[in-house]
Amino acid sequence: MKVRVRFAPSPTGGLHLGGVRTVLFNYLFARAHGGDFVLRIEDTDQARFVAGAEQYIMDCLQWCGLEPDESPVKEGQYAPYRQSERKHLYAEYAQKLVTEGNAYYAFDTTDDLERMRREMKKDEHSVPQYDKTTRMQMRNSLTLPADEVKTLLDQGTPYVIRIKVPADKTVTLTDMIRGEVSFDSNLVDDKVLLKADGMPTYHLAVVVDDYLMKITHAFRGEEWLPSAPVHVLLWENLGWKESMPQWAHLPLILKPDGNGKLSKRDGDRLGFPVYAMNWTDPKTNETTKGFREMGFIPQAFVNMLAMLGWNDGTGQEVFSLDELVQKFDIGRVHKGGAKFDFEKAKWFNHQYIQHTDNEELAKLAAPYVEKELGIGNLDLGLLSTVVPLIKDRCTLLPDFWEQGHFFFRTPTTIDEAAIKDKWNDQKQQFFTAWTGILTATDNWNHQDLENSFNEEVTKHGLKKGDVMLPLRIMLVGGKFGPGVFVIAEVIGKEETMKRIKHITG
RNA sequence: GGCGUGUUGGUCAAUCGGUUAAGACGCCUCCCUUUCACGGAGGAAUGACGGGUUCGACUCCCGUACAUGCUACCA
Repeated sequence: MKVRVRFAPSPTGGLHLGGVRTVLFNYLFARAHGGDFVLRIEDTDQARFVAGAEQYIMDCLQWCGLEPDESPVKEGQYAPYRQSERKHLYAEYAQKLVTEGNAYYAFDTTDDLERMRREMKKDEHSVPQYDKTTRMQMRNSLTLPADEVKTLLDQGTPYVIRIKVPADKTVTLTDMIRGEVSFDSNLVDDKVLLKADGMPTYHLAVVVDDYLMKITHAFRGEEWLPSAPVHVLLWENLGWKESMPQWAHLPLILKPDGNGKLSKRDGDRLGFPVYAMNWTDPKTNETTKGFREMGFIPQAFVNMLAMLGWNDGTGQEVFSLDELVQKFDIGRVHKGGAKFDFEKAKWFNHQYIQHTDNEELAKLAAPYVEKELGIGNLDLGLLSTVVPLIKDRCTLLPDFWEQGHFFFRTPTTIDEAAIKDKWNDQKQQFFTAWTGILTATDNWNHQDLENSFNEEVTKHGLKKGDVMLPLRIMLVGGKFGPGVFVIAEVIGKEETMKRIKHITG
């Protein structure tokens, strides 16, 4: 049987780290087994639906290089791929469940439900749930006479369809990561399957679609584990037990400080991204920063995510996507959640910057440099020359500007205090003399520059260290950057002289 | 509260009954570097707790604690 996996997000907002990791594991599994990776949009919640989120999710997958084989815009033979467009299918199967006694109509209003829960809470030992202990006190097709149910239905009374969870049954499922997990059906509540608006809930939709789309392996977050018994029951009641996918409930990605699931808020609070790419909420117009815009290389981002909850046991940490396809093993995924460490994430990006070739890096860094320069057509030749000089000290793509702006523009802020502190006539005379020599020279390369600098230092009875730092500050503005003479060579004679004279007068 | 899941240094983690308990990030020291980094060499730091099982337990079992997830006509 052909392996088929799916990523099934709700289009409600930005794409979270954990979501991308789920995509990645799906993708790796599909590629390794010659299977299909499907993107299905779970847009059944009309209240939380956000326009543009679907396109955004696809853009994120594209940026990450994890594109699906089938999706709403690349339909395969199981179209449509949006649940809102499959609405009629769910109603059909919900009806079947009712007919066969595995589900029932419920007419309770929101107030009814609230009242029931309030009543139940008074008794400390009971749990406010719509289940076998309470359903016979509610208004549904199990308690109402058949003709009354028919009348209500004919009158168009709003209703939902709930699963009738059987009593005294142990529901067991085998998880590829956790092994056998079992639940007591007496503690599982009668989940709503079909909502009053005719849309299915996740529980019904995921089962119906996984079945119809012939999904063989289902990866999802650990938060779904508690509702897994409902899904297993549905697979059984619909008569599809033999086709049920193999489950894998992925560990959660936790916040770095304290505990709990990593959320967008944590990123805002701690100053790192949580979403793959910038996300602008269409309602509030508020933009949340993404890994892409923060300056991550997609391959580094993906690599980092792979190592969050998985490793190949050898200690290797840097893997290409192809290597991951080859080595990824769902059985080696951890059971426990992992706290997200932004420092480590940056380390991965630093690794990728060191291993990416200079031409490619220049292209990646160009947008950030152009933005700072306020131009749109930067000379990539110059950037390519600069890249190898500063890549060691760049962790994120914007660092190419931070570390190399003086190659493109005369420094705007110069740490003059660091020069003036120990300034004296001797140094003043040295620079005057040396710039005089520079004016006359035609050999503008770092080696000759350094030689003439050394000679002049000796002539003036100075130590090289006395004037190296001032020269550096004149050229770059501060105490950082690659070798000064190399910088002078790159920025050229005119610019070098200009920067020195700006300080020495 | 109930149910589920989990627990090796600050963080990510290897180990799958016998090791001086790897490695990485971060941190500290030193070297390299007349800047800042990179790099190199060192260092501090770990099996939640209590019972079993076993010749032997980080590893298996039970309990406790703690953490986390779920307990919506949200996913």
